[in-house]
Amino acid sequence: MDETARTVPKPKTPRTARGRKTQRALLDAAEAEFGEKGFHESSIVSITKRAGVALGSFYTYFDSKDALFRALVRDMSGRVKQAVAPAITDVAEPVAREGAALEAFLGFARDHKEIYRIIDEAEFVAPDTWREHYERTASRIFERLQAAEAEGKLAGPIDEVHAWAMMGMNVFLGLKYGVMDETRSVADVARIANSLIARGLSR
Amino acid sequence: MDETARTVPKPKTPRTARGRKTQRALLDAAEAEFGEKGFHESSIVSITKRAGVALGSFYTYFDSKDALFRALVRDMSGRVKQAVAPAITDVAEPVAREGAALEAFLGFARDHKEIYRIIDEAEFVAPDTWREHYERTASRIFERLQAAEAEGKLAGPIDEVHAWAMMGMNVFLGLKYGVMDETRSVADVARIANSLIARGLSR
DNA sequence: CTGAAAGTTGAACCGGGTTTCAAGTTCTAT
DNA sequence: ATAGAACTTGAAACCCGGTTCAACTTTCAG
Repeated sequence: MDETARTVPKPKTPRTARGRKTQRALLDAAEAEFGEKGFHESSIVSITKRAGVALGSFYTYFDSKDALFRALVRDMSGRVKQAVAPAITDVAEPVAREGAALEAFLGFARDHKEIYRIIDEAEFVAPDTWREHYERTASRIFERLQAAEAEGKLAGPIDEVHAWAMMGMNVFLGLKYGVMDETRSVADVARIANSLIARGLSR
Repeated sequence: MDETARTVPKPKTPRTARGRKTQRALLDAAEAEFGEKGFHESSIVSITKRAGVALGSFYTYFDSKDALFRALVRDMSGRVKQAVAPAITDVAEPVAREGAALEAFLGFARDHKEIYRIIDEAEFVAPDTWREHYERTASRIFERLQAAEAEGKLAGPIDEVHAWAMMGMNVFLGLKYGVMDETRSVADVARIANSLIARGLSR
């Protein structure tokens, strides 16, 4: 199979230790820059300066500003997942497990406001990567809920709608209580949201 | 009180019928343009062409591209509210009322995908207007829930967290089942989300 | 009717940022 | 040791779109 036939256009892999180091420096600088200024206010000149690298070197490792941004979104999408996964492995009860996931996510959002912001801006800068991230996240939630339902631990029938609803809840709570307003403890917020998911609001 | 002392810098109100017509044409053209291309891909040249107006006329009615965008977000924020309000006035039961709100919102999102998109992009283009929109929306939900709680119709205590959770849910369901995926009926989606809010997922 | 205010026009100004490139340097395999 | 690949460099080409402005036209109050 021809290498050039790949759908995802490859991030120009470095062949050398020096190269890897430079590419890493560019990614890190880009993360800081995009996190602070957003995509459009960020410039490649400024990113290469932060990275301590010449302007031209940028194009040795990325095809364009866009390509860099996409690479970053993928990178971060993975990191969010990595941050949440360990927090839920040892929680057996399915509703409590989703609560633990939310709490981990809120904590992550507080520690990485930039990362959070970059992924959301992807909705407008690189919609395909945005979709990929959120569709995968929804799938993971959906699968957890379905598994629990199969074991008779939840009031079914579980639907994809549940997964998107819970994800939206988590995202907005992350935005509000992770990024915009730090006066409330993440545990508190997670607890309240969790009771909503567990028993609802009806008397 | 001095007119120039206003905090919100005024949208250069037209003094003439002709002027109002031109400004309206610009707003409508901008709505279409921003909805299709997003803020940064849109250009004032293109907007004025759509509106059938000379480039220079734009600055008779708006101070900048940014100011236009802000005006638009405000306009649309109001329209969403107007679309949802009548759908819930005659629903007495509080949980069902939120379900009706969601259903109205989903329908609105399907009919006005552009509007939906513009408000969300404001998070990055005009964060203050974005905040204003979502804080007001959350407040309305919060107030409805609190009123219901006061009448003993809900399992309290109701918290601001509930409002943000439900709003996030609605936004993501609107994005998924209003804009991205039209295969499911809005009534169906609203019904499922509503059962989550009513009784939760626990057995 | 009439003159001042409101509105219109589009060429030109302007700044900024992405991308290219040809010349130079460093690394690595043989 | 040496050739060629990998990598670096930053000036300059290139492109684009927001904003200004001075001349002109239309509207409307008195």
